[in-house]
Amino acid sequence: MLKLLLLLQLYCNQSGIDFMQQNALIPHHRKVYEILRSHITDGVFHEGDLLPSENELCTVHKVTRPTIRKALDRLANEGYIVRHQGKGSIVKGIPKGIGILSLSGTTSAIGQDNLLTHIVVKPEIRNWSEAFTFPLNLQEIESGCIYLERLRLVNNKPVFFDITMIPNINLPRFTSRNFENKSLFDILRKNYQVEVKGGEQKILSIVADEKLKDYFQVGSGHPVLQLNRKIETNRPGFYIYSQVFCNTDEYALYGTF
Amino acid sequence: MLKLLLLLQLYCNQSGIDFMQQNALIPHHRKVYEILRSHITDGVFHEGDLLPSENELCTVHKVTRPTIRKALDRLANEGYIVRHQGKGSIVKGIPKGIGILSLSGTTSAIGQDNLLTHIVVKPEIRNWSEAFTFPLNLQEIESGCIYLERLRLVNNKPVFFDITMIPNINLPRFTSRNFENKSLFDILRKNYQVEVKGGEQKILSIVADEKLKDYFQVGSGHPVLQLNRKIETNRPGFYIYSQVFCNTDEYALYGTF
DNA sequence: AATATTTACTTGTAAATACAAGTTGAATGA
DNA sequence: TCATTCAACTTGTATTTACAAGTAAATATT
Repeated sequence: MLKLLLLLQLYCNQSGIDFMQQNALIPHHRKVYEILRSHITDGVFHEGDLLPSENELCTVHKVTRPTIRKALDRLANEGYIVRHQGKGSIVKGIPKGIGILSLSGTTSAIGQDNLLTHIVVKPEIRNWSEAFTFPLNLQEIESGCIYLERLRLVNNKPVFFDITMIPNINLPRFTSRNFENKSLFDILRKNYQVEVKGGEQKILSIVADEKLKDYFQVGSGHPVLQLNRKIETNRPGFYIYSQVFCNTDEYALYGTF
Repeated sequence: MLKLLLLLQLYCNQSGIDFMQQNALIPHHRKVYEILRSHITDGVFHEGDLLPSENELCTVHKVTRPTIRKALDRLANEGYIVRHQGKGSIVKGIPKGIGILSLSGTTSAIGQDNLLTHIVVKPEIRNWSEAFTFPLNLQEIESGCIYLERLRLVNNKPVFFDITMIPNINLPRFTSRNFENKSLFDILRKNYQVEVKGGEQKILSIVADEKLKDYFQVGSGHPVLQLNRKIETNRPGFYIYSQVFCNTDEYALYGTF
């Protein structure tokens, strides 16, 4: 009897459906973090601004200081803000100097303003057996993958072309979403609670093939940067695979270590 | 009167001297973090081990749970441990982040066994005004730089060619040292107490010029990876500049993030 | 014996409270 | 007027308390 309940709950959790309510399960500190973070990335707060004090944030969000502090801890840790004892928290903007090399996605590396995304191949479900030389396990192969191709323009020049493959596990209605000019990782984080934890990558230099010559509008023998990456998430065993090609004529990849 | 006291305190703080006592100022959660961290790096705890429970750590370190949790938060954030609700905290070992992309030097990335180093240009003192697009400050320009070029062979195949430029500041007898098959950063660390703290880099894809074609023994139009890096050290204001070219035909650059 | 249930752990979230310590500007004194 | 002091902020640290939620093994039930 109880077993059935547990199974039901398990099913709901895996489907991304919350058992009772959508909001009730998301902890307050995470909620506050999301709000403040989006306020920084969306330009409500600008670089150099003084964030509302912790006590002010308490009254606004109707939580206590430890909760607010946990949200601010994370923001500071990720480089969105810098805190000064006695003064307050100063907005630092979208963390830069992280770059595509040490982070996931191109959006956070470039800054959303001058980045345009064109979906070459809309998300569709495919079979796969390997992902850019990264081996797959049985569960990944059996569940198939969500496949999409994107061309990304920086200042109206095509700079990135990437192929993304995501295991088709517990991502309801994913293929029917609109991805144009949206961050893939933002969608995964906000709608499916999938967060990137880290990953591994292989980088090499190649010459553009016909496809890339076409996309990047370059001539024969043009050198292109290739990144094969396997990205870890907070879901155990759930990896995102992506292959990024980059025309480094005008924009070199930048990173810190 | 009070002003003098404040100035004294400021001086002490800046000099790394604590005002009254050494230990009193270090917060407990940081102390606990340091202890647990060293226990992991020194092998007291091994990968897969279950850490003592939070309550056990409380009694051992004579602090309360929020304090312990703050230490564990940081350990988890940095990848030393993984926490599981209901189970406990599992040791994950020393966080990776190896590879030439996230670390300095090729030696530590490849493993010293199959790496041979040939010095193309022996260390010599030169003038400089910029370093691979990185701007220099006045002190750096005035003191000149130690310049060297190396060709590095992995399994007897030339894979890396790098140019290194180091400010000629307080590095006695550096140019007369023997660098063949030795790690540059090891020499700096052991003989000059210079330790690498981090850095920034730009990565791009180029075609081999005549020089690189010769070094890598490749044909015309061969793609080559180029890394321009500015490396921070523990000496404030002391940076090492290096430009690495890499033939990724057989060995892709590997990194974690 | 196989299956539920309970129990005793674990970590996760959250509040209320208190004081320490850094910063800033207004009030106060010479 | 000028320097000092003070008061009112800010963030930093730490405790205490409480309950929620996940895990696993012991226990009770069928």
